[in-house]
Amino acid sequence: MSEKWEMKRDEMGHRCCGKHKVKRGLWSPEEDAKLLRYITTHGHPSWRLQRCGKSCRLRWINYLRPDLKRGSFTAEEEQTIIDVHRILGNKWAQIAKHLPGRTDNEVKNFWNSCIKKKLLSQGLDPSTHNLMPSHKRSASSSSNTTPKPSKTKSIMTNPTFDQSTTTFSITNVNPYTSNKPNKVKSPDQTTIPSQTVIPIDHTMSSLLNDENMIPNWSNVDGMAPIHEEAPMFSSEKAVMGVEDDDLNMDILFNTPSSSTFDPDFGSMFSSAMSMDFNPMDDLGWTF
DNA sequence: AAGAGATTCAACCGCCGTACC
DNA sequence: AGGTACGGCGGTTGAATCTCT
Repeated sequence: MSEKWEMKRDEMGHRCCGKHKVKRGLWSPEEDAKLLRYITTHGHPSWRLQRCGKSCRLRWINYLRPDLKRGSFTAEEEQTIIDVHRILGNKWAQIAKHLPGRTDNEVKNFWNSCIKKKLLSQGLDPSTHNLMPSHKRSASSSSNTTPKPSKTKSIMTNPTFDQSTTTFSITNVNPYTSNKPNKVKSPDQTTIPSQTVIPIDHTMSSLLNDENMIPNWSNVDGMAPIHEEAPMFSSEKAVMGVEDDDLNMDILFNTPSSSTFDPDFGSMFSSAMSMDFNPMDDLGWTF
């Protein structure tokens, strides 16, 4: 980083939110609820708690989006990650597009914490997927790097939507005392998630019919009028042109039908790997 | 039981590309 | 054309938690 940049940063604070006094660090359930409510109502974040737009976006994409799958990665997902990574390298966002409900951050973390070590233990170079020279293999295999199964991930479950009470339950929303998932030990010591139940308006579905569940992020950083304390009611929805007929919770909370995920992606790549070709050309991917 | 070390993963950092003025 | 703001992405950090001794 340049000295000039360091000076500029010191002068302005965080680059993306230097103009505003922004809160940083862990998100509280209250902040999550406010963000959700604001997005639900307005379709974009405006943050009274002085969170920068970038932080709001990240929180939404990585944690609050209702289409997130959560839970442990399956063997199929793991294989898909390995196969796509072999082609694309550390293109986490592109890899994540082949795993519905998974975020790039999640994929990246899973790679770094589990897959990478697994490949190393098998004597494979994680960056090239090729067999490593024997001296490196012995070094890595002797270090007992076999990954342990994730314990915390397995407790996460899909968000659920109770249409009767119009509440959106985000399982595993973390308490602000921790950046870890809420984890509560049951009497038998199995880890169970706690929940933050956030009231949510049906308007969300109209906001999220985009295949990636990404709301409009314009007008961030708290520059818009602040309305987060005002839940939207039916009459207001009507003003916005949002009718109950627009609501389709199947679309909202199930795997996006528009996903380009190919369930047989792994096997396709496994066989394709032995060929010398430009996979991007031959497969005609649309990233 | 307690301390040390390892692991996990949410959040932040830094940079780049693009849109807009 | 140049400046600014923002979205997006990969890399990194660090606190919470787990496992081992």
